[in-house]
Parts: sequence; C-alpha cells; structure tokens
Amino acid sequence: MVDSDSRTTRYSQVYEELRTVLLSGAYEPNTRLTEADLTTRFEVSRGTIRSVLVRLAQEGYVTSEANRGVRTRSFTLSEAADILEARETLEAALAGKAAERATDREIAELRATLEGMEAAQGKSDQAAYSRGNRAFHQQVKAAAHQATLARTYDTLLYPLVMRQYRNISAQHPRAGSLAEHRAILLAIITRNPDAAAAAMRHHVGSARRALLLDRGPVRE
Amino acid sequence: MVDSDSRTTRYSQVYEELRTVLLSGAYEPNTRLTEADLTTRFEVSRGTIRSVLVRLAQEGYVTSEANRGVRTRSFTLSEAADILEARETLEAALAGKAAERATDREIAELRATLEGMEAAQGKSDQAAYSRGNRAFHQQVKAAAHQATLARTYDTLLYPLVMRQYRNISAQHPRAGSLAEHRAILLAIITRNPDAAAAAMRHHVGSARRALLLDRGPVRE
DNA sequence: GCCGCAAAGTTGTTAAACAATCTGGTGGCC
DNA sequence: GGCCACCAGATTGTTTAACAACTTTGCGGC
Repeated sequence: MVDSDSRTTRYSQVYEELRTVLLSGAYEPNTRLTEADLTTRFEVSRGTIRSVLVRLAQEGYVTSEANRGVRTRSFTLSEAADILEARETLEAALAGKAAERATDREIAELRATLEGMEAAQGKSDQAAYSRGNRAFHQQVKAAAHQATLARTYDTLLYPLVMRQYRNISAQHPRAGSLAEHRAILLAIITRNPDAAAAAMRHHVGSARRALLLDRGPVRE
Repeated sequence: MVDSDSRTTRYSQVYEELRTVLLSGAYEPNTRLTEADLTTRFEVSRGTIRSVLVRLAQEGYVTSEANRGVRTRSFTLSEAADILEARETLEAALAGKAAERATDREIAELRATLEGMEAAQGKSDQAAYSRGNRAFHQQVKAAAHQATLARTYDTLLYPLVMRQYRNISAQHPRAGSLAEHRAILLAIITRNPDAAAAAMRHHVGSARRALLLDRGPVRE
C-alpha cells in the first residue's frame, strides 16, 4: 500500500499490488477482471494495466482469453492434485540439495526455526507454528543453492490452490508434523540427500493426500 | 499452450514470431532490443510490442531493466550449470512418473522412436538421430502425465543455454547415448520408477558434466 | 585525458479513438 | 412457453500522438 520506492515504475507497482490482492484471496476463483475496473482502481491507463495482466496471466495468477478478458484463476481438483504432486517432487529435490550444500550457518538457522516450532507447539500457538513452518520451508529452499528449482517452486501457485481448497489441513498442524520436520533436518545435518528428499516428500505429500481424501468443495 | 482458435490476435502472433527468432539464435546474447526497431520489424504499435516484451521477460527469454530497455538473455557459466542441474532433476522425475503412468500406446511410441534412433545411428545420420533424441524426451515428458512438471521443463530455457555454450556435445551423439536411451525405456517398460529416474538423471547429466569440464567460451 | 553538461535517443505513461468481438436483452415465431 | 435472430451496449484489440522521465552520447573546456 505504501508508495515505497519512487525509483520504480508505475507498472511494477501495480503488478505487485494486484498480485498481492490476488494472493490475498479477495476475489473468488474465476472472477472476471475488466480493464475499466482496474484502470479506475489503480489509476493507471489501459496500456499499463494490459501489460500487468499479460504478466499475471503468464505466471498463472489469472487466465486470459482473446476478446474475453481476464479471470482470476480457478483450479479443478485434478489441476490442484497435479500442482501438489509437482510440489512434492520439487521440494524433495530441494531438500536433497540442501543436505549436500547447506552451510553451517543455514543449518543453525534451520535448527533455530525448528526449536521455535517446538516452543509454539508447546504453547499451542498455531499462528507461531504456522509462521515457523513457512520459514522452515523457505530456509530449506535457500539452503539448496539451486536457483532454478527455487524459482520454479515459487511459481507453483501453491498458495492459490490452498486458498481455493482451504479444507486442506495446514491450518491446525497435523499430529506428526513436528516429527517430520525433525526428520528432514536430521537428514540435512547428517548430509544424507536421499533421506532428506524422502523425508520431505513424505512430509509434503500429506497435503496432497488430505486433498484427495476429502475431495474438496464441490466446484465445477 | 495450443491456440486452438485459428482466429488469433496480433499480439500473440508477434509473441510467437519473436520467441522463435530468439530461440533461433539470430541475436547474440545480451543484444539490446529497442522498441522502435521491433515496431518497424513487426509492424505493430509500441503498446503491442511492450506487452510482448513483458511476457518474454517474464519467461526469461530477455531481461528487462527499468528505463534501460530489454536485452536478449545471457547466461553466466554458473547460471547455465544451475539450469542444467534443474533439468536433471525435472527430467528424472518425469521419467519416474512415466514408468508409473505410461500407457501401452505411449510405450509403443517410445519403442518406435528408439528403433528409429538405432537405424539413424547405423546409417550415421546425425540429423535423424538428433530428431529422434528430441522426440524421445518429448514422449517421456508426455508419458509422465504430470502437467506442472512438464510445463516447468518447457520453461527451462535449456535451448538458449545450449545455444550460448554450443560446444556442449549433443551435436554428434556421444558414444553410449543410445544405450542410455535403451536403459531408460527398459525401466519404463518394466514399470520401475526409481530405475527410470536414475537412468534419465545419468543420461541428462552428461550434458552438464560436459559443460563443466570444458568450461565453455570465456564470457563475463 | 578527464569532467561536466547539453543534445539526442529511448523508455514510461497517458489519452483518445475506432474496429472487432462478445454479451445481454427484445421481440417475433412456432 | 421456449427458441431463435438480431440489435445495442459493453469490452477487448490496437493504433496514433504526445509528453515526461531517464539514459546514453558527444562535445568543449580544463
């Protein structure tokens, strides 16, 4: 919201803002976004908005059809499962690389994050646990030192999928979640890439299994 | 990905054309592309070109800096190695999924492609071998039935990397290339995901090892 | 040869306009 | 009543012209 850097272009400001709005879940899936609405909302010209929309469409935040405008993204159940499966593969690979390449400092940070999660669980502080969980996965990603897979991971639209199928666990941590994180970190500390990948695959796979079990909301 | 509609927009035509040009290697890496040149070359207005460039920048075909325009992409050696490593992970994962999910028809197609490659090698027909090689990898990708990883694989910019560091083998097939393909297909046929992934990882890894061995051209 | 500065070049952005296409509603017809 | 053709309004695709903001280039002075 803040008019932060005057050094940047209006285009990239609007891109950031609109992307944030889309990630926030302010729009239902498949909501039509008209250029006229966006130009008045962000007070930019159509040309600028169109460039922003091209980029968001390319990234998959919205879908675009010729002459029919742009809609917020909606995922079928099988698309959601496909994305979650890809996330499994990618994050397992990142964990494996992290076991090979994490620096001592990165391992120390992971350890600290895990301790924070244990404390949060002890106090039943869900919000803190969830923050720690996100930090843990981000830190594993960073420790992998694999820019291409990291970027790929970031473009998975996983947050949008979660938002649409929000009955997936991950709000209240599953029993066992903490132990799974411990197993991942242990494998990284002991420099065992295969074990780290397997542990991460098992951990992340729980989200997909949860989705497939209870089918999600009824949606075209 | 397919524009099923024969009625398409000028924007997407220019996008396809310019992308093809970039992939063809017509420009040296890091060549500046000015909007004025592109508008005259493709005979569209600046607005249209700008949208095309936003998309190409998002996909990584070009890099874009505020107020400084757009340049064709250039890869440092470490970026190239990073991309090749990611390709190893992704294609190994796809081969593993293919071993689980390939239909009989897809396996038959793979078999036919491999036979074509054997024939090409017998006749020392490099072009035919190379075509077969590309087809083989495309078919494995399709047989994996994993849309997200397949799309990710397609966005790797691997062709651009190869073009910049063109001393990597892959022109004249390495000795052993054919045997590696046979091993991959065998693992898929026998429904052995781990073996398929390992075989593919070994096969694809040869390109990266070749790059790292002879360092590529001297380039900042 | 180096520095600063004006000139030229290029990008960022807007506004207005029109064609092409899509959407919604109206009325006729069976 | 339900279905269809057709029209009007809304929306997107695209262009032109313009100007501000920024970057690069070349020149003259020191």
